[in-house]
Amino acid sequence: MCPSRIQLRAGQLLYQQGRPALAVYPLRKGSIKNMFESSLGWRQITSFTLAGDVLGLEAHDSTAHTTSAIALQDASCCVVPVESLRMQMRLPEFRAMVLDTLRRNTERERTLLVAIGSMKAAQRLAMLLLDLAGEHGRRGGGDSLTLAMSRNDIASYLGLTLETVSRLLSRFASAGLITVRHKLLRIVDQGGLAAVYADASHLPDPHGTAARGTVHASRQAA
Amino acid sequence: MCPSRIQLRAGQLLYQQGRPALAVYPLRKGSIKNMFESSLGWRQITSFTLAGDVLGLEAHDSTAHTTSAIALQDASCCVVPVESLRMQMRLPEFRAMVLDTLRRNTERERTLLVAIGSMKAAQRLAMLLLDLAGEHGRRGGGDSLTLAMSRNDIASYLGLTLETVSRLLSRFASAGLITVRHKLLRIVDQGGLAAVYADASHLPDPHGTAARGTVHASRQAA
DNA sequence: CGCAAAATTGATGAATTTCAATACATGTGG
DNA sequence: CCACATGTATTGAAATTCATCAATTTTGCG
Repeated sequence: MCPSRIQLRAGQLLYQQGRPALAVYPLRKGSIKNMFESSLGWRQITSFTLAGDVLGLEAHDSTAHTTSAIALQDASCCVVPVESLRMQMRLPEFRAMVLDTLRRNTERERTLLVAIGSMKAAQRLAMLLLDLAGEHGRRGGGDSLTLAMSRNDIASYLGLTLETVSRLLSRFASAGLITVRHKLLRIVDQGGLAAVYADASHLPDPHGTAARGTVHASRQAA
Repeated sequence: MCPSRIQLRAGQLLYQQGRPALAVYPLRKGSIKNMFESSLGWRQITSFTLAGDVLGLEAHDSTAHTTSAIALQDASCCVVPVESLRMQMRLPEFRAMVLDTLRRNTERERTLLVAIGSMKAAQRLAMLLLDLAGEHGRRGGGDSLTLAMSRNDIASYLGLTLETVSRLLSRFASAGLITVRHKLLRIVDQGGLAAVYADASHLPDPHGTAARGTVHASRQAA
């Protein structure tokens, strides 16, 4: 079904930021993290890509890759060389699909920017979990999913530290929103998570000590 | 020199996120802030555009604007309808220029993401000031420039509060890095600012109390 | 089985937000 | 032109969130 195919082991690099983009890579199996490295050497995970999505599209018209792609687990993907892509791009509906994918990606990235820029840690994590669960569901997966990425990757993506992520997962669990067991995640109360996403004060305090719902609205209201 | 032209007063909207993108707008005079609003209603300034840059390009191929553009001061820009743009895009060198602009913008946005996600407030502000000064210089401006945007806009852009921005500007000034007088900014010690950007511990403490250079490296080293 | 990496949990501290009060600027109408 | 009103900026003090440091625990792997 694909001219050629690439198999990746966990941790392997599919492509590297700055290297010429010679192809795009529809991901067939596994999952990938995309890492951006700024000119000063600061790194951050900018997205997670799941099977079914296409990697490497963001390089506008045959230039260098703008991020590095690293397998989170054993993965495989097709290889569509740029010439082939360019051919396909003549078909209006294919074109439309690609452009739509690009749009969704930039929308996603901007949403991440806003989240990191003005939402609290709990909201950011809730956002990611809902997002992952949504994608998982859309792919027909059951209600329990695997977090292929490490806590560190999650932390990097959300602009947090791994400890904060770990603590929040525990808090979410003890609040009855999710179940986590290392890499195994289950969303128990989607609405509750959505409420946390919308407003961090919906999350009960660490033990049972203090009261709920401080008046402080978060930095920006709708 | 331009088929048609738009004049904007400070605060006026050039285009609005979600509305159909009918043209692109080379900015001739003044400056613009670009604001993104997420589906939950959270807003953030995602970029500042100065005279000479082109607005509205980011809408991939004639769809909706992905941000809103608001004049920071009285401004004027050309209007290049999409059909006209599409014609021009056939010229390879024009195409290349546009794509290069797009690339620089996404690079910039990613750098902002990383900054907000993992750098301290002082570093972020130093980044912005250096950036603004650089653009100002590139346009042949003197060494003193005008911050057209409010402290609030700066704060939104950097994922901070206006108070933090104000305080940091004061600290930068008392550290001899800059001079600020409300909207008037002068970079006094560019190297010093760059050092702060690279490593926030280069910034002296609030008064003269404590020592410099704590051992704590920031979250990510090069 | 044991080692190394990853994750959890706790205690502490620092950076930044929040709240609050004041100063400064800008524009409006008398 | 001044006085006033309003929005914007500065500065301070207190509170909060999150990072850092540190100690275990758990997991995955050779």
